[in-house]
Amino acid sequence: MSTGHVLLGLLSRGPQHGYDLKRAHDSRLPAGKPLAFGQVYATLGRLQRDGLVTETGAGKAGGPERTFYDLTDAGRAALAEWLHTPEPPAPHLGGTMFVKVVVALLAADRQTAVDYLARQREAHMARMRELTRDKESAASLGEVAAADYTIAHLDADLRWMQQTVARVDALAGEIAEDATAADEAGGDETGGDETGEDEIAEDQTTHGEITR
Amino acid sequence: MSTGHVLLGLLSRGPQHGYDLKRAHDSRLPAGKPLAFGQVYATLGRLQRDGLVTETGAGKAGGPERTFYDLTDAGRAALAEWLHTPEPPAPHLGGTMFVKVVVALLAADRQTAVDYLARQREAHMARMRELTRDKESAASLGEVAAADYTIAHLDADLRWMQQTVARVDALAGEIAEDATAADEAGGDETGGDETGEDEIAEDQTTHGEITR
DNA sequence: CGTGGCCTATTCACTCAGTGAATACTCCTC
DNA sequence: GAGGAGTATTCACTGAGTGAATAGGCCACG
Repeated sequence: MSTGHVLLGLLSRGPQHGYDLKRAHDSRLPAGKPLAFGQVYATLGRLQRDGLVTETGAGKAGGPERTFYDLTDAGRAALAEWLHTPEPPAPHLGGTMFVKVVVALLAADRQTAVDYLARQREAHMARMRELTRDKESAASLGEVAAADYTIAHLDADLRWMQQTVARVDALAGEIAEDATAADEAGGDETGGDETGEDEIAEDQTTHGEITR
Repeated sequence: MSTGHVLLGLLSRGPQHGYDLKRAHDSRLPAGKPLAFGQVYATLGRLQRDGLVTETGAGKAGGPERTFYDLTDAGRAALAEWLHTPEPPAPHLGGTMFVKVVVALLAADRQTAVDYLARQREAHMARMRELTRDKESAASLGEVAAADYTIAHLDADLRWMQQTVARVDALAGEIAEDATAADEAGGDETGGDETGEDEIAEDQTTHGEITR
């Protein structure tokens, strides 16, 4: 629960209430993924339930009632633990691009895959130009560092795409093999014999390519 | 709903039931994020509700009852659309690393941030070696391409970490400024005056560093 | 021949994450 | 004194994901 840990971090500077936490989050991590108010309160609720945070009084100061939360010792320990522990580096495939290429080859044809990669490349380049501009006009080093992070990954994507365009034919071949292998195995499916296949076959029509 | 699109893609080769879809998924996208059986049926349910998929008969073939699903025209259109459209490239900050560095500087000190980056670097390097080995013993080009994708991103992370270690001092300064600015603004909080601050202050103790 | 274990196939109950709208109070302005 | 802007929280709902439960048929082994 990464959001929870961020809230713990923000609370480490002293008691806060939900609304302020949300604003602190936005001001300190403007590049982070947007955090809705609702999410803040839900997360605080869970943190409290888990004993990482306690209510530490309420009150109104020129506005509606508000509830302050503060770290417990367990909360401080959890935060320290989180800061101490490296994130598991990409245990499983992160992005959608690889999946999309495979599905394109599976459901359509290599042209679809190549076209997709071209369009994705354009989108990446555009975003990259945008980020580079942002970086130039950045007010803080934080913004620059955030932009650099994203740029590094866009660049990684671009390299991979270039590599992959060159491999599309080979990949397509591989996937076709798998498919025919599976098709030949056909009725073998279950291990049981073909008998008992009753109400199927209503709609064995459209098998073919999707190209749009 | 990326999982949904993958299922549409797998169904484009002909009617399938949930169990087989799960297996097809595992065999074609072994590097992808794990997909539980439950998730398959839940997603199929949503696809059916949205008219992208229909039940196309059921039957038992040496085993329990099973339900086949097939694409509808709307489903084929949705799949083609998905394959046609590039993914929005990283609209907001992806990874946790940046967040963790900022929180480390906020809640603890620069040493904590630097230590974290060192440990994270080790974890990344280890994973990278692992992936390189995997690549050498890879049976298919698909596996190689998947590994290359991940490696490219680990490499991007490593570059960014190196850059960031060098910037930690400056970042720490920036964050400290923000903090003192916020602290000075202090009671200003709401715009209302200080009156009405009632039941607070039960626990203004531990403010300081967390270092563990 | 019967029973215990494994594979097939689906469902269920539950938690977390995320979204958007609703509510309610106060202050400031016109 | 009415309306709008800002503050603060709650609610209802959808989706993603997990783990266990259920249930039938197959095969191996005693």
